[in-house]
Amino acid sequence: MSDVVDAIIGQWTKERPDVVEDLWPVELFARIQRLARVIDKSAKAAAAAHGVEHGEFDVLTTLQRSGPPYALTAGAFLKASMVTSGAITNRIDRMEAKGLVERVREGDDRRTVRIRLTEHGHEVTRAAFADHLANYAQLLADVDRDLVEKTAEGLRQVLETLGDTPVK
Amino acid sequence: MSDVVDAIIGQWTKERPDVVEDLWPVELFARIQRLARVIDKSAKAAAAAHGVEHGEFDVLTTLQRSGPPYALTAGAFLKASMVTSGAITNRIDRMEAKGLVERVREGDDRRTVRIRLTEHGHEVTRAAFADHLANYAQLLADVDRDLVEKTAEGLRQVLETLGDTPVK
DNA sequence: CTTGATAATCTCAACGTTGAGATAAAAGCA
DNA sequence: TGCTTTTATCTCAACGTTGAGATTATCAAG
Repeated sequence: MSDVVDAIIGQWTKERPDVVEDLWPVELFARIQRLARVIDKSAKAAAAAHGVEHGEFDVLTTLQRSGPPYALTAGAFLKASMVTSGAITNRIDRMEAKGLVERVREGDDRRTVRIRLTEHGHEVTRAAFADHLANYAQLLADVDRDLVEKTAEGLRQVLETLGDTPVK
Repeated sequence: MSDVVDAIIGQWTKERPDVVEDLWPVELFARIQRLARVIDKSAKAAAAAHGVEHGEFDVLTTLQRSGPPYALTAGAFLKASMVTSGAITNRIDRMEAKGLVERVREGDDRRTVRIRLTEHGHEVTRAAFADHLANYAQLLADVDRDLVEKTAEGLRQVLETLGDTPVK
């Protein structure tokens, strides 16, 4: 059996035999990117069914899994989300308009803004997250469970080596 | 050792113990998405050094590895690139303005447009691709080579099972 | 031939992100 | 207290993609 990436590497091997030795990272990275696209599209559709954008869903779940009081600063999202500050501001703006979250300025530091999940936001998150997990499960329905675990473990080691560690 | 995804799953386990059983796909997918972001950013920077966007670089390499006569139809890019038709048109527009490719209307079907790599496009592609591979190699410099191969193999099986096969 | 359906590409407004800069508050230091 | 630096968030124009629809060409019947 072979996949799209095998085909791509086969083409390079024919057209550019001089770079074949340097193609091994492509075996990993191209597949990661390809799978990311597939997952993204699917997750986007699952979130859209609940009226939220992909990035907004990310904010919702980050808030919910953070536990009580379900409020984080804008800066916390910046570190967690891998997007720029402008994107966070826009997301919060939209989500506030939808009544999913609310900005709360309280505490000693008046520069910080806490983003708090509303009751409505909680409900939407619960429903959307359930669909999200169901969607994930369906994507992997025909994949051997042991293979998933072993591959995930391999990716974790790559992430660690690349320095993608939590809460720096 | 633990990575960002371990931390995320740990949070879910505490806050939503009722969904722990359904979290296993996250172990794989979250890492794929996280790595995809890292790779994307790095690849984007490498391409930008040669004055081309990420998507444009994709068109360039697709053309070069297709071999002589280094020309493909717009439709071929659609199937290969996982983006929409509008994106392809825009990419070609920009690349034509830069002198990287040229639109050629020839052959029996006058609806089709062949996108052909120019001499300048060839040069840029060679240089950018060399940097791209060097960048990839550096990202994986501290990762065990055997781990890369095994993980890539796991991802291939997932892709195959998901039906991402070449040239349908 | 003509009609209808299919196929290939392009158009364009809406959308979310980027990234540099602005604003404002807090902290460090003299 | 004043002054500078740092930190947190927001602003906004530019950018690339999306996705539905328009355009033009080919194919299949009748």
